Amino acid sequence: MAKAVQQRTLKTRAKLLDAAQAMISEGGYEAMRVEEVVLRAGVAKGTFFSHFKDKDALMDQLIGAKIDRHLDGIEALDAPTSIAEMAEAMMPLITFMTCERYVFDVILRHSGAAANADIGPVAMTFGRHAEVVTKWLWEKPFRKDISAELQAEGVQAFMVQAISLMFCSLHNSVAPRERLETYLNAWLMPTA
Amino acid sequence: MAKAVQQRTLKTRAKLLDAAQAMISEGGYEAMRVEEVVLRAGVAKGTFFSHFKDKDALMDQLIGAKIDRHLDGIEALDAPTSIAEMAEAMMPLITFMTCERYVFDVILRHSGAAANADIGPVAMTFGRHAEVVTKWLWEKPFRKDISAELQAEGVQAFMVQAISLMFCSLHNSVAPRERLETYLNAWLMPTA
DNA sequence: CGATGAAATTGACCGTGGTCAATATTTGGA
DNA sequence: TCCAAATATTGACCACGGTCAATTTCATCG
Repeated sequence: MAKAVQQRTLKTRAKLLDAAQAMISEGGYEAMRVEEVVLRAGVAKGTFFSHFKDKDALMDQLIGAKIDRHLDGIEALDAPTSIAEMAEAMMPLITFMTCERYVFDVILRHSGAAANADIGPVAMTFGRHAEVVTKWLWEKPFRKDISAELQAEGVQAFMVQAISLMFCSLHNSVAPRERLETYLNAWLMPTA
Repeated sequence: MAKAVQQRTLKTRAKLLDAAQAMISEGGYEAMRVEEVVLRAGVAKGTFFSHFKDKDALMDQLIGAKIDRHLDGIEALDAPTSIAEMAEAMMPLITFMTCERYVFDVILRHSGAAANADIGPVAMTFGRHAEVVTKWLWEKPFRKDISAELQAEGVQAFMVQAISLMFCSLHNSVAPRERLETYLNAWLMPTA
């Protein structure tokens, strides 16, 4: 039962996603306008909101999908054997996350899951990213005194911090990659 | 020269701030509406935007001031001698930051300084917070292998992470204080 | 096929943040 | 005291996300 989803629905959703993607390709994520999307998709405004809870939900989906593709690439890599390698491995993801201030804001807003209860695509990618790093650290542990999971959580915290500071005019003289390496050295290879 | 600021200006700004503060007291930060604020202040809408760049800028100011007051209290404390004490010392700040999801969003959005260049009140408080923690760690260092500044940056990163996860439905079973202690133990007292 | 209920779509409408040319007020100098 | 330049205020207007009752389309069954 519940043969709910009609063909029409899939087609409409695809049109909306295509239109949104096209707008983003042209002017970036921040420039995406719901009004323009429905215009291009040739549907009414209300239709948009019967497919996506709000504009943010669409962003969540599009950005989440993009992150997932980057994680595919990262997951295919061998476990890094040095801090520098680990930072290097994460750079494609960081580059995307920093492509627009707006994108990073959306990611932050959804990383801890959307306001109420349900986990969205971006939140899922944070879970997945943690898993990938955990696996690395399980194969090739840097520290033995704490679990791989905890180490991975820290890696994530420092990644976010490195990106945040890059957007901060007080601290943007240091590149995120350099800063990340500093953090990871201190976090994963403490000498005292 | 530049005897710019008129008496009138100060009065108007005070009226706007008072009205905003009153609304927040009644319904929380999220419920604040610019239209209602100008109504209560008895000025035109345009006046609001000649005093504050946008709604966010007012929030930045109000929330920044609140954080500053919490930092006053924290700064007056003696340097903590244990991780538990340090987490305890930071709790008033964390409690405020988590009072509303919206508040935390505003803080995150401004922690890395507003979009373009200039540092706002909230960003200043992040600088100040780092200084306070740095001073603690200078007086009573936990680690010797990295600078107090770097340790402080990590403390900040983990504070943000602990709060973010609290808002995440995947991870909100652990209280932020507990999580923060776990992080700080691993960060400030590594045993390998 | 025609009827019936469920699901998708529509578009006029609203809330609210933000703009700007016109107007009013203040200030400092002659 | 009066005038011109600087500064502050006004409110009609716009942009854009989001809502919802009415309407259209679809799937199923007798």
